[in-house]
Amino acid sequence: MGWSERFEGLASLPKEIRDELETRSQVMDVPEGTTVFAPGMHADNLLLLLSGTVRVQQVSESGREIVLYRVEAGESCVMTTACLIAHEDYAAEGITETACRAVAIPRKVFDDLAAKSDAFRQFVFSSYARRITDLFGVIEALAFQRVDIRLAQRLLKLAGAADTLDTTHQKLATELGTAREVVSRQLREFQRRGWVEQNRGSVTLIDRAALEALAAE
Amino acid sequence: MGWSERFEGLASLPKEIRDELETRSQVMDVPEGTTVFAPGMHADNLLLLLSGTVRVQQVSESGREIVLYRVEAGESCVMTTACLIAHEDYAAEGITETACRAVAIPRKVFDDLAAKSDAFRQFVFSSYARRITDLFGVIEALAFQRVDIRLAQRLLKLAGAADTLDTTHQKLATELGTAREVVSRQLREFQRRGWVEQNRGSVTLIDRAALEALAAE
DNA sequence: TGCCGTCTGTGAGTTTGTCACCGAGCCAGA
DNA sequence: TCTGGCTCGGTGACAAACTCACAGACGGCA
Repeated sequence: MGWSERFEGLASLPKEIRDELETRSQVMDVPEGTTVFAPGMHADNLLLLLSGTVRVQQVSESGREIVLYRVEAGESCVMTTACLIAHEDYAAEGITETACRAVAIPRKVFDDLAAKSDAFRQFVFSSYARRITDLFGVIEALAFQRVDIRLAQRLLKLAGAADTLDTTHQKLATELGTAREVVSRQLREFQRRGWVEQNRGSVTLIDRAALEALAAE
Repeated sequence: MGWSERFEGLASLPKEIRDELETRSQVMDVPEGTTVFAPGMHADNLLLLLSGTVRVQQVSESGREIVLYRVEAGESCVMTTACLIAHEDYAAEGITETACRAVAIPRKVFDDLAAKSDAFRQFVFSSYARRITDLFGVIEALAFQRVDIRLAQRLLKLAGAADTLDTTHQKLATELGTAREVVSRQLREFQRRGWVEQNRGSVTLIDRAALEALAAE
């Protein structure tokens, strides 16, 4: 059984297409902290993530950053293909957040399959759609949402099932595209209310219910 | 000579593909102010704009709005296709800003051509790429740029070659995703410096050089 | 132990967003 | 022509967010 069954949207491909996909592409391991794509970089593979996560973020001239979205296992890093074609400059970069295992589909194979298979095209387009809705979400949050609400949401999301989050104020600020001081002050307020506790380099969620209530506003 | 030559990226298609495109799609006229797509709307055509412009904007629950980008003549409204596929909700809508003439390509024809023609796929992907870079730009501006700079940029862009812009403070606020009061204050400041003059429903650019200097910061 | 780089805290000032309200211009109908 | 209602713009007070400058705390390492 090959990896192609692990991708929703690829599992339904005809067997011969899946075989072609598997034989003509290469599984690779990427260590944590690797820049998978960046402005000016020449990527000629479409990456499908088998495990790990890739953080995609934008960097401004002034050095401030904002996280746009994460590519999770079972998803494709389709934005790279878009960015290749893009004429103008952009400033998004993808960095592996954990060690990753990924399938690299060469451009030629990508083109062939896009021509051959309706289902594959469907897969590609729905990958685009997901990323675009992610970007819409970022815009919505930046333009219309208060920082405290966004911080609560992000803390819950990043923590997942765990109670403690190993991260710095600066990293959280990057998540939201805001300044470190803002995060520090918000966290202090959260702590004052007994919602979280802080240590150097970590935040512990104490009162999830309260955070969820704020996040839902 | 058909309309397909007017689209960069389509003009290079083989003649038989262009013919198929032209015979199997329909040219339509759309009056100003029409909602071309919106959340929950079922679009089954890909629109190519022959003339006019479509404004794409996002609306928040609270009623505030932000302009994401404009589709100009010679471009395709490819985001509709993405949004169809998108599982989650999104809140972008497209509104004709002028009377428009557009080619509607039915989904079936779109699929056929995407299968048949490398060049057509290239066209579609580069349309996506353009929109995505537009969204990156919006995010960059929202997260990292001062409002006065963005306003100066937008005034110059919207005015084009003309000196006078027929628009309201509220509409300018929507352009930037900010509040009407903020635009009012910035314009008052611009006026105080002799850069613009204002009348009810219009702004006249007096000192373009100064605005350009600010816009370039 | 002492040094250094990273992480966090904080105050002051600026910019931006929110809220509430008012007045001026414009238009249509009496 | 008057008048009421609507849109547009102006304003003050306040809250939220960002910037800047700097200081102290912590941890790893020589």
